[in-house]
Amino acid sequence: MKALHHPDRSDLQLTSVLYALSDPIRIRLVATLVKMGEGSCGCLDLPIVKSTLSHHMRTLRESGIIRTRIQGTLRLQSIREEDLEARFPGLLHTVLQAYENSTGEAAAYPLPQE
Amino acid sequence: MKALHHPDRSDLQLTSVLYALSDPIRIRLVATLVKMGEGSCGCLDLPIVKSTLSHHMRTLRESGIIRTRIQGTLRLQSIREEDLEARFPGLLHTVLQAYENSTGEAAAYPLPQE
DNA sequence: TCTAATGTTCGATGATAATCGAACATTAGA
DNA sequence: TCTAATGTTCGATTATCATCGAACATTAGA
Repeated sequence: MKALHHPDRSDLQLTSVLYALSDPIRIRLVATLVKMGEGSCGCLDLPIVKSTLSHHMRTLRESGIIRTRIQGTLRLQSIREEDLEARFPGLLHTVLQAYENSTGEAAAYPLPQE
Repeated sequence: MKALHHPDRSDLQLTSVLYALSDPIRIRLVATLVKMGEGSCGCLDLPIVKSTLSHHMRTLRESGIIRTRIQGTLRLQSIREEDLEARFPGLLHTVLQAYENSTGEAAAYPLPQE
């Protein structure tokens, strides 16, 4: 399969990164990959078909958030933490902390009446 | 003029905030307003017509990033820093720091050959 | 009461993006 | 060599959004 395009560290754009993270499915993917370290599309259980997942992975890849490594029939995705940290210090982990807080709160405090 | 809608602090959504900040015009507006403290649309010189600016202000307002205070014929915009900090600690300033870095770099290191 | 200033809202348009199913490409393994 | 597994790419559809000009609303001030 063809090599997939990854932007250089110096080409990362803040607005593109923020946009990529502004989708609920994509930010969830990013949070999962940070925890897993590296993972294939298949090990992320999501309620979407594979072509849609591939589309989201492409958005993340082209914004510079993830890299894709090909191994056999698998594509192993990982977060470009060093590149992101170098260009946008603290951004990734601040965003993920906020993400964990919101999902955590939602799980910890269900609505009393429903 | 009608009262404009502002979401409650507890209703702020991370993905909506990231989306609002992912537009070049909007993030510039936010950076400017943080520095100014408070300002009307008119004092932000932008290459867009007023209806488009109003649209962007609405996006920022409905995501919870800015509040709009009406004073005479002016609408004074300001950043909801306390609310953002409470819900997404460190997010706003991390993003703005990254924004300042990128714009600063672009200005400081023009392409040598062009 | 007029008029000017400041924004908002509306309607239209063009661009971008999310989603899906189908077809295709690559690799591992039987 | 066949087949299965894993994703990517393509085409179509639908939805959302950025942009503009025009019309409207509100307020201050002449």
